[in-house]
Amino acid sequence: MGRPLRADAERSVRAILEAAERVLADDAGASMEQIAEAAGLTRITVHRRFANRQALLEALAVSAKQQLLDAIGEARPDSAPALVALYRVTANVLRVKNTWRFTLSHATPHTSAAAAVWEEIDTYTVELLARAQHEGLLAPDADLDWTRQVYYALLSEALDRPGANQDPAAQDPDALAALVIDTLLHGAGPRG
Amino acid sequence: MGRPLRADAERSVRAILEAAERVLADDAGASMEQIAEAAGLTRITVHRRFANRQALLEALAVSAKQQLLDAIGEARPDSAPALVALYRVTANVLRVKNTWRFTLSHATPHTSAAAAVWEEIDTYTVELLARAQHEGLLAPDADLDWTRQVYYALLSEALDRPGANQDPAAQDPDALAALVIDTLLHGAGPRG
DNA sequence: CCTATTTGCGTCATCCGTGTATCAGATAGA
DNA sequence: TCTATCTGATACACGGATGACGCAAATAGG
Repeated sequence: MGRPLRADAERSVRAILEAAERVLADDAGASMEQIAEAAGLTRITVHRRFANRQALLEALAVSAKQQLLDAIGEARPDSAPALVALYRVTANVLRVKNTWRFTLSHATPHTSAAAAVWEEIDTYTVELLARAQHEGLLAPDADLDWTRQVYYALLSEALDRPGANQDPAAQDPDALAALVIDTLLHGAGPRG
Repeated sequence: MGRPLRADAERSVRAILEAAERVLADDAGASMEQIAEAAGLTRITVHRRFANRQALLEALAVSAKQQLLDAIGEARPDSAPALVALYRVTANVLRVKNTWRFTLSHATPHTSAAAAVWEEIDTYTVELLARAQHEGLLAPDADLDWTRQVYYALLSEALDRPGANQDPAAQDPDALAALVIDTLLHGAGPRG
């Protein structure tokens, strides 16, 4: 679109997005003023970068979802057995999801841009699950759409879990990933 | 508190609560005006029954949670084996949760009254799960708090499931209950 | 160092939702 | 029927959030 932003302006955009995540996580109806303050900027500057509230929300959604995609890519899931891939992806996703709790849990894709990234993530997840099914990790007759839905839900719940630690951010993603996958594959019933 | 409401006023209160559920489900930030209109009333009348927006939200929360408790009670869960009880409770809860989607999913208990009902439901659920554990339905070392969390999440997901039917309200609660419990107990993995 | 860009400040207008008050008409219920 | 109660209409005050304007100071980056 326009010319590239200057380095400091770029930093401002980052600061605004991160501040928005923090502030909105605490109060979904927070004002632009509060977000600006949390970013160490003025409301006017925020307005300069994002025409209106809606634009900010959309940018936030796209940014977070892009980070999710990156985290999935970093796990290099296609170069390992499904179970290993599932572990790595889960741990990475938990990290990102923990950082962008508000944005990723209110992920109503009111925009085509956001919807596109979301679609990509969904598709990829189902492919991974299908591979797991072929390798015998999932029941042959398992409904993959339902499984994906459950998987997403477990990811969210794992982060909201009141752990032994006070600070939820300090929970070990690898341990949580193990919990998520174990529950996804076997539920809470006794092991055969 | 005050004297009992007249019959028509009582009906208005019901209409307002039901309208609020419908309207807020579509837009969580909807105005009192919109809610009033949906209830076939004026904003002024809404204000007469609920001093401010917060009061309406709280009344909504208490009402819905009370219906949940009633639904659980109607299942007479203590007079049957844990598995049967679990089925009956799940089916009943799904019915209520489907009617009060918004209210019950944004169940942030900002009030002591709402928190009390919630606490009661939580306690009861864990007790039921503990009974299931004793009867061998759950693994002996299963974390019941985590299991309850997963159970709640599955209930929500089941209602958001895009079924074969267009109308989600038309989904058979018994079939959904079976799906929820099966997933809770065994996950998506192959059966032993 | 010099210029284009960014940012903060003060100020303004406007819209929207909320909450209140009064009065007249309609209705429930005894 | 008759009275207490409920509802609607109109109007007003208030606060908060939004969005836009020009101007001066600070700063990035060639």
